[in-house]
Amino acid sequence: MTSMNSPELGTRARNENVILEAAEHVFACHGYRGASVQAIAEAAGLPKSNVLYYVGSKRKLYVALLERMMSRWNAMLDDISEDDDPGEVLEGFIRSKMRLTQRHPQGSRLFAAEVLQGAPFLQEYLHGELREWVRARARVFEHWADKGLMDPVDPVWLIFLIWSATQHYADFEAQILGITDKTALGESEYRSVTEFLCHVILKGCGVRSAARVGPSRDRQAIQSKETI
Amino acid sequence: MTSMNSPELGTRARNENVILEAAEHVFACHGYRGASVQAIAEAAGLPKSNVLYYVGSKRKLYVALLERMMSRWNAMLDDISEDDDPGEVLEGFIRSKMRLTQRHPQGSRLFAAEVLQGAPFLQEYLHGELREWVRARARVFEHWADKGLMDPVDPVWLIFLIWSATQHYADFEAQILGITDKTALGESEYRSVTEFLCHVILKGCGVRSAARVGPSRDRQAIQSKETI
DNA sequence: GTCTATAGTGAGATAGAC
DNA sequence: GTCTATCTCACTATAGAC
Repeated sequence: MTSMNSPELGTRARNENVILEAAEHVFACHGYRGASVQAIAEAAGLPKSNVLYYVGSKRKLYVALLERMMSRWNAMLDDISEDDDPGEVLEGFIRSKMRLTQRHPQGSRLFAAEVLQGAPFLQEYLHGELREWVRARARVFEHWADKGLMDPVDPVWLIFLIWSATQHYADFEAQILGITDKTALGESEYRSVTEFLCHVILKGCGVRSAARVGPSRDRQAIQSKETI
Repeated sequence: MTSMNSPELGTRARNENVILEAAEHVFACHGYRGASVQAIAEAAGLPKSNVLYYVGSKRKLYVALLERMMSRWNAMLDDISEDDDPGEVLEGFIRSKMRLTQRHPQGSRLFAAEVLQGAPFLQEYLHGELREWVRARARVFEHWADKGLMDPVDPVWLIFLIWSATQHYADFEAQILGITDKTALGESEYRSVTEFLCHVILKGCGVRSAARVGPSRDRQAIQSKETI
């Protein structure tokens, strides 16, 4: 039992945090196999063996990071109903996904690397929870199309479009920086891209943009999920 | 000198082909560091040391694969002028990129893994050739917007949207298969996705679809509800 | 020209010192 | 509870046998 852990964390808690951040970076860059405990330790500024002391094993560390990322992801996925406004829902969808990418680019890349190698640690999640979530959304989109509120596009492809277009700014950051000749993606780029995606995707699906009279209300509501 | 090399390739040519295919798979899955020559050799069905005999080193093998992929990529990038039809150009752009993804998913994933680790082998290409190509296209898109042929969207974001939306079906194949409960993406899925993307992106940018028999044909193609 | 045996390095993990 | 010294194994690469 640590008697004092706030605001000063104990050695363990402090080191574990440092290790998690360092490991997220290294795993994101090089994937599970390509990441070495040595490299993680160097990024964390700790002796290699201390890393293994704190986290147990490379595998446990990786799983912990994946779980942390999936909980961020899940926190983003609110439920919707067919009574909701398509424009508001799609915009909120794009905005929250983009915010996830912006706030956790390392975690997003970690996820990408995991999927790239065939998602061996996420099979259950993809085939279960996430699949059902997508199906539920897809049904709502189809209802909207039946009611003439949007074009009859394939709802699953639409979800993948939003995921890919936003995810891209984490996974392909190196390419984007090279082409745009920047050294980092800042708030202004993320704002600009988000507006662009909202415009193209909503219009492209034949959805009226969410009422611009009170966008501030939506914005606030969306942004209140500060924990993400 | 090999006296007979057609139609039967010599041992070297045959083995090199096998190695390239195997290596593309392994590098795509695990990235440069995560890939081991051992794993490549097993995938190729050859003794580990033979692989090194044929290709020289792990690094040379990786570079050769990247170059092969970049030449495929470059072969896809035709020039355009402001006199061209925006709908035709954008559709051709989407279709050819999607075809690249479909024909070379391993290569696409290899490229993704390279960019994910910060594109250390592609810095020159990204900052040079590719950057100029994007700038040239962007200027044409802006001319079209000035002439009222499309919405005044950011042309660079538009290019990234097309790249990301198509690339996704290689890089995140494992996620897509998990969610849609399929074991592989076939011709019909790729056709369906391509029609969807053409519809949404062109319409979303305010571009008239390239001349077709009729709009009914597009709708039919778009709406294949058998996705999930 | 093709392949095997082996060297040399760096990996993940742990027993035990502080 | 925290960290160091060390073990074992898998990796890339090569020298030399066929």
